[in-house]
Amino acid sequence: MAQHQGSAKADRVARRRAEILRAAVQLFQEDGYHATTTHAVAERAGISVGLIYQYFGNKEDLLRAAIVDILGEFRDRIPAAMSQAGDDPEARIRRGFRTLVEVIDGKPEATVLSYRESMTLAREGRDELKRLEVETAEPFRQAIEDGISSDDFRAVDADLVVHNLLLVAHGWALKRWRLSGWLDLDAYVERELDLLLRALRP
Amino acid sequence: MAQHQGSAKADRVARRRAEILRAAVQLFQEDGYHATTTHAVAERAGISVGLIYQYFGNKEDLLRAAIVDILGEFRDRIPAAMSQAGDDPEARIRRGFRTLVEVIDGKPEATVLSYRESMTLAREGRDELKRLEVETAEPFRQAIEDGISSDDFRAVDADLVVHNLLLVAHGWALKRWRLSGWLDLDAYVERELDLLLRALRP
Amino acid sequence: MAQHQGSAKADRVARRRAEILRAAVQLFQEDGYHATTTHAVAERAGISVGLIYQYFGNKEDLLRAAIVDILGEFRDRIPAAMSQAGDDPEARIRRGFRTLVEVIDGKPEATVLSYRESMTLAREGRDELKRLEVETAEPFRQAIEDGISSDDFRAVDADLVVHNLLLVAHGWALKRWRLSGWLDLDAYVERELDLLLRALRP
Amino acid sequence: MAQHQGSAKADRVARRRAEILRAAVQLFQEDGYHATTTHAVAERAGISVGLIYQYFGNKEDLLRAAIVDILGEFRDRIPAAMSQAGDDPEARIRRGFRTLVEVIDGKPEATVLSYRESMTLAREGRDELKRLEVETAEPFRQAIEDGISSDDFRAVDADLVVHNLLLVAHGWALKRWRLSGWLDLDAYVERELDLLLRALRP
DNA sequence: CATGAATGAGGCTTCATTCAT
DNA sequence: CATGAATGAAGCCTCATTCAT
Repeated sequence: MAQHQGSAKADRVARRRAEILRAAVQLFQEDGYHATTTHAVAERAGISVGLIYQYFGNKEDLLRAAIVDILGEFRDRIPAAMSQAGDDPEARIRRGFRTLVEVIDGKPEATVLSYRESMTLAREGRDELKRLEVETAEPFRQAIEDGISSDDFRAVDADLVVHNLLLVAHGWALKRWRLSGWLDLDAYVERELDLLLRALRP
Repeated sequence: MAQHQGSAKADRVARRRAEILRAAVQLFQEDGYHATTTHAVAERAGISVGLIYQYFGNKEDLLRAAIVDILGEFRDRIPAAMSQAGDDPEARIRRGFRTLVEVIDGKPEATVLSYRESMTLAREGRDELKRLEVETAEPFRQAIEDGISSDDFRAVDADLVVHNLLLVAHGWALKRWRLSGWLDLDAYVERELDLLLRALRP
Repeated sequence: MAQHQGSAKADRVARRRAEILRAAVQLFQEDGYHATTTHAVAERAGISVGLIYQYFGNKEDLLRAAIVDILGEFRDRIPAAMSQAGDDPEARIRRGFRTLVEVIDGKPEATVLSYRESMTLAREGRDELKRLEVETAEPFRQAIEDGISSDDFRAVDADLVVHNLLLVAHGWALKRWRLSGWLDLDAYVERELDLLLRALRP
Repeated sequence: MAQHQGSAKADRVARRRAEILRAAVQLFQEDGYHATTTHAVAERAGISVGLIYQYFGNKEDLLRAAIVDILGEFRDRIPAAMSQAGDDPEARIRRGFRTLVEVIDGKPEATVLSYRESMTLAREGRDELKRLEVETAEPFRQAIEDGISSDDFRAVDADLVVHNLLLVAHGWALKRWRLSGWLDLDAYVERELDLLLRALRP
């Protein structure tokens, strides 16, 4: 029973945290981090200001949590998706890129946030972001290196291609207001992959 | 003589404005727009706070001016550089892209600023930015369309390629802290152009 | 049996109250009244915040109780000690002063508290303190008056001497950090009594 | 002229600081440090809140300044007064004690403050207070040592006598509400000196 | 009895902006 | 033109207190 209580409580705590975080991410995206007041977050989440501070240390903590949230999802989903795609480097890249854009499409606000406000964080927070970013990039780098080894790809600069690949994926969130006028997610993914892979093939 | 006075005065005014703007851009980049105080800008520029308000309406005006400044440079230099490159679509793109990255490299702070803080601006300011961005993109789009017409390029989505091209150019500023570890500007430009043009060729 | 239950219950209540009060006095002394949070008191006492409010009306009540606690001990122990010392005014003063310093030494925090924070209390609370202070002073005043009547002492201002006597006793708590470097309680009591009584003798 | 401007400006700055400090000391004394709001200080000083922070780092700084102010006056006036009193140890002590009580009488609030709130200060501030207190005590200690050497006084513990002397002087501020009912400053000083010196004489 | 999540008033502090000199 | 002292609105955060469980 103590166990039940414990997990019930842990659940409630997790749910509250998520509620607050959701409200914060929404407002950060709508108005920007600095223009968002803690009172606004509380109101959006349907709670009182004070409660925010029982789940997050301070406002910056909320920002860090918001950004870490999406980067964490990258780190968790990208490698999983890519390894499910088998051994073929091209297939792995296709699968990984699509997943990346899909995750970004699910939380475009948070993606933009991580571009816009990461400098707002103190060093400690920024270091955490860099680490997560590198972890996300790694499986892509690996697939490209594999493709080069197997002569599926030209001898390109793998790091640079990964840099482009991430840039283009983030571009879906950064410029969605313009792109979505004439492309949907599927078209964006396919056309970008077409361009990308053409540049890699021998 | 009135003219001389007038232009001397106009010069002084322009110089002062530029000094203030330079200080502001530096600090906006170092600490972010919101963390930068008007007092800090004044101090960096070696003037008093009050004087800022004789050259700029308010703090947001300073931000807009900072961003417009670099976007204006894009608009002025890109078309000029591209038209100097002759008629060949590939040569025009090469020349335009290189110029773009060079301008960005000259004021990386301002570029990052325009990504980070453009949402901070009120609608009026944001509209101005969009206009400038479109103007910058146009010559690239034209070169690609020309290349497609002349069968130098495949029938790609020109808007998408321009989107990528700008994204990658901005990437030089956004991720310079990482890229500069292994690439200099020349190498970045050449390798990116190599990837880009390969994807365009039939 | 109802009685047994009642007193057992009363005991438990009294013990809890004392536990909370002890935690509060410790923290009030360590950090000051205002810097001490009710949560900290609860934690130190090993209970929940809510429980504090079942034993004390509010935080100020806790402060009043803490101060009253020590002043009450003065009022209880000083007269008792002095009357045990017989009729000789000097002996009574010696005995009373020593007891006073001993009680203070036992709860120096609370003594300092009553100096530092008594003004924090509302009028009602402060009046209670004044009453207790006067009650503590009275037996000393009486002994001095008796000494003057019996020509053991000069015709000094009894109230002033009591004022000094209390001041010096409190000084043991107020400046203990300095005094304890070179004096122990016994030496302090003896030397102070020596000075005090010399000033009283004809 | 630059000099005139400079000193005029320095004067204005000093005057403002003093005005704010005066308002703060008044309110700290009336309501206690913690119950005094920065807005109340501003209102009492007839200025805006923001201005406080151009003259003092923060609220605690204001408290420290208030306490240092009076302790600084002790340090400046006591030695001066005592050295003017000539060589006789008793005369020096008389003169010093009287000056001490007079200074205290001039700013009783600040004296009480230094007792009540010194613990509120961070270590740095407290260390400064201790230093000032020791400097104030020193001339008294010297006079007593001299008196002992010249056989004017018994071989008492000089540090202890200084401790008492300061305690009794502070007592004028701490218990003024009671003492002033029957004694004026002159009477207090004379009677206390009578008691004190009697205890010292052989 | 006991808990501790939740509340929300209120405090300290910052900083863009103004204006008298 | 230029200064910088002064303003005051507004934000972040704390913490005493309550109440449903």
